[in-house]
Amino acid sequence: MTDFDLKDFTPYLLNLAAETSSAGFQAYYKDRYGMLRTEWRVLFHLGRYGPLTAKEICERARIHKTKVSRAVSALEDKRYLLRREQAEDRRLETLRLTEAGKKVFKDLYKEAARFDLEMMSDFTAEEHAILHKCLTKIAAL
Amino acid sequence: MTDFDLKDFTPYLLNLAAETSSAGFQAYYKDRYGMLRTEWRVLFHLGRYGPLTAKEICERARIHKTKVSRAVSALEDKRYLLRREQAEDRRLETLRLTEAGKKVFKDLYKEAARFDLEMMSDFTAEEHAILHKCLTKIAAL
DNA sequence: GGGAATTAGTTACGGAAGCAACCAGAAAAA
DNA sequence: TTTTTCTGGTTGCTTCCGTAACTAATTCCC
Repeated sequence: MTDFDLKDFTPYLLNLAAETSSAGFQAYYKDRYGMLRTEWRVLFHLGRYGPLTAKEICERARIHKTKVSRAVSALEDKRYLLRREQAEDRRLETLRLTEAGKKVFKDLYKEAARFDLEMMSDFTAEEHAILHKCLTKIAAL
Repeated sequence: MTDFDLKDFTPYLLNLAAETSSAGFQAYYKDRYGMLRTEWRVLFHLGRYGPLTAKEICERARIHKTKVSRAVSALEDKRYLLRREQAEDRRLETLRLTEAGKKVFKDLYKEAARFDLEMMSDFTAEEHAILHKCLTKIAAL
């Protein structure tokens, strides 16, 4: 019963790979814009899919509402987004990026694409496809 | 420039997959033994590779020394391991599992193997091999 | 219409992580 | 020897995350 090693344990490997792969990009948005991971994700969703409510971001991004709430406040403090209360339901706030926010999004978006390309350059197209397929299935997307 | 989506961003996917895949097993050792992730990893290393110093665990497991230090204390409180100061260098402590610790290790070890098997049953052998190869490379092991 | 139950979002609190400062012991240098 | 540097390990501080409780607005249902 000693044939199974930690490096054969998929969740462990996934965590290690996730940490390693995130580190580089994380440093980029942290150093450059003082942003946290959740902030980057929220910014991405708004930049990529247009104005959304916090609720919608929660669902799409699968982030807990308290984290989103804090990220939204932080992005607001940085003047990267604006809130606008909806007239028909005053519990809802539409969130939209400011010009400054859009600029940051564009930079990070480009960098993310570049980063991903660079990272995947070690693999063949087939490996890349299988990797993504497996990850998507595991993440149950 | 809108062809790149969050779900195409490998670090994002990796994080999602890592979180999802860890959740099930994490619940197991948390509910059953009140352990944290770092504690489980330290326990695993000691159970799988025999007595080690904290330093060695840091290197092998790639965990920061403060985390290891706290995990070791926690495992000691639970009576899962013992420290023994080395005579030739009194800064070093050899850590070894108690009988209770070994029992917990065996249970978790078996459960991890089972969990992994179950999780991978969705994939073909080839996919499994490629997935692990890619993850190992990304994690730069 | 007027409660009761829901829902969007915030806040408060306790635990966990990272960083830096720290302590003791050992090795290196003077 | 003694003083400086380095190393293994711990602790303090601050930030971050998750759970649960809360507020305000809306809908359900009588």
